[in-house]
Amino acid sequence: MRATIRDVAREAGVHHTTVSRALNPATAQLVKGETAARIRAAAARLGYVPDALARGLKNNTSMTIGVVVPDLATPIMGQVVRGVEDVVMPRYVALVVNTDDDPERERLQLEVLATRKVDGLVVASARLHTPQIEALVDSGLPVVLANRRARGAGISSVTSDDAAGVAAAVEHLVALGHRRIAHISGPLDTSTGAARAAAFRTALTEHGIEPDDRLVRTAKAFRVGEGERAFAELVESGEQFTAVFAGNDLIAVGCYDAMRRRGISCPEHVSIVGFNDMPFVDKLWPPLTSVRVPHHEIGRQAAHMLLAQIDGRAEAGSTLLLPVSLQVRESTGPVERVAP
Amino acid sequence: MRATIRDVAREAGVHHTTVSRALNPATAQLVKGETAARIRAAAARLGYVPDALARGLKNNTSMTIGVVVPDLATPIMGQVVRGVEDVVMPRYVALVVNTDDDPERERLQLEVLATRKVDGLVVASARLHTPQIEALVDSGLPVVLANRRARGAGISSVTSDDAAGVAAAVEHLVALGHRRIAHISGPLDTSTGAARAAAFRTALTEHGIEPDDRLVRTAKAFRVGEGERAFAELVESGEQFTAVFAGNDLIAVGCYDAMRRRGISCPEHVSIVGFNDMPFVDKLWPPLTSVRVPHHEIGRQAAHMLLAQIDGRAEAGSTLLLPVSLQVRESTGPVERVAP
DNA sequence: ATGAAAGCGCTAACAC
DNA sequence: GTGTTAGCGCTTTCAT
Repeated sequence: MRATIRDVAREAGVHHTTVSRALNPATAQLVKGETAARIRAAAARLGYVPDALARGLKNNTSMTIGVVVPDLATPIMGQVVRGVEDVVMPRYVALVVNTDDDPERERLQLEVLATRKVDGLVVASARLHTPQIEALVDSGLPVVLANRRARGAGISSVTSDDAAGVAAAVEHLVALGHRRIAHISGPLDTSTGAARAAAFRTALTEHGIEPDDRLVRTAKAFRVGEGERAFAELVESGEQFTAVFAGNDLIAVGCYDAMRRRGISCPEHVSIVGFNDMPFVDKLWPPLTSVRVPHHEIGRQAAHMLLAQIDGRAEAGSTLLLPVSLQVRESTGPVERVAP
Repeated sequence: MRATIRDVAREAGVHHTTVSRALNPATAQLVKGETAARIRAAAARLGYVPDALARGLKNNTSMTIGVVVPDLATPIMGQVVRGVEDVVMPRYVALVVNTDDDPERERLQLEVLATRKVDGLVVASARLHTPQIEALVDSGLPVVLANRRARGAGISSVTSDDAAGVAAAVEHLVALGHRRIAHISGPLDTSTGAARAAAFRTALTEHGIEPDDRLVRTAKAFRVGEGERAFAELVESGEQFTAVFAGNDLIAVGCYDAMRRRGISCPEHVSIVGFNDMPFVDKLWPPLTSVRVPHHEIGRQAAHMLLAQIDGRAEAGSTLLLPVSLQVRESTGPVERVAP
């Protein structure tokens, strides 16, 4: 059995509440230095480790936060979670749960977190409409969305500046002479999917290009397979296009697969731009032009925002957009001029 | 304030211990069906959620397990953790901590987990010699190593069958005519680094090739930069070689970088084999030949083993080796015959 | 400066 | 079948 505060008290010859005072930095000055030293020595001798659960029961806090992600196995999510942990540890530990972007699974996982009485939540799996999360926010639980936003006001979020990223991507393609630019968006019920699709239309318009819905496809998920499927659809529709702006890098990789299968070469026939700049896309062939999103920093900032809410230093409802940067590589090139 | 068991008791007109019995599946049959129904209804009406912390305090369990990884932001670690969570949830939640392969940080993080009274530990960051972990095992805490092993007996582990993977890789290279095969190993204080390096010597010998230490370099970490550095060292040593067996895929990617910089082409001049088959190495140029390791399954099996120990269904000390398979791609090719 | 008493929410052992 | 009692390890009054 591990030592408790009472064991330490016996060892040091004091009352157990004195031990509590001596070992808690916030109340340590109430205890005479000499006594405190004796207590610390006794604690060390017994290998005493405070029990966070018992403390939490008394203080009505678990000193844990929940982190809700679509899938931890995904390359970017590990970075977000790592960013969160870097900030909250060791004061809080993170309980990470996966939703697979499935609302029912999300409901179950949030229930698990409720049972654990988390003191706050970082949610990276939000859909635009999330009654569950909103209910938690209304109940007073500190919540910060990371990497995604929700429609309702009053929910804090930290995301990349998607609109700026899309504008830079489109700008780049237009400068290379592209006019027939297709878009394979992510799911439209995610903020990343919807925001990038909307920004895409806006960016085209600003360059005097009429948005053409026949050049837009929607991936049902941010997955390679969906990118491949959507690209194939575009080709089979018979529409002409010289570039694809993909909703994220996985979709872009799906485009690569579809192109390879059909003997379409990149960027000679079709230029591709991705989004996220996830690890190793610079090592693909061709190296992928992509909008870099600072995922680790998104996690860090979301955690800071959450701590501020927990400590009452900030209200809910702020929105933080982190800057992005276009990484130009070899998957984008000038439009090949067909001989007239 | 959220509802407690006493609120439910008042609402249902029973004693709070009866509520406890009715709501706990293990004791529910002690309660009359009708009463139980009334209690469940009251609980639902009040939105009662049991408090896992309070339950744990009483039962002397936290219903959490610790997962110790080198770095969650790394592509393969997310998969391992995901595998663990898929098995233990929702009974246990996972507390994930990062060590950055730094022993001091590991010590701190283990202390955090001790404070949280985790019921078991999955450790994916083990070094060969890990007194800390051994002490925990000796203290009776269920521990399973995932992806890495330790030297001492008595610690359970789930890893890939590294020796078999190395043998397959060397076999493949020898079949292509390679004799001067270099190896850039991972850190030798990790089991993965050491086991693969040892298996490499063995495999060469079995093919009648005398191991040559001048063709072996050690990366200080499983990182791209270290792979690049070690490859450069090999080239500058002036030793001739036609293939490199890399300690893992990150090191292999480092080789790619070094080769590109020097205008050495793969596989024409030098063939490269990686280890792990992490996501998207099949999309690199050239697509990387690599030994596939089932990381998600390693996490799952480690979790199963841990639960078995926790439940007293198994002793500590088992070793599970999961099968690997060589994925042959385009980074390996026949030795170019120099004109005689 | 330290001790005593009470209680956080829950469950297990024991009555009745 | 249900109520009573006690206590998990800790912190926070309050008293001395």
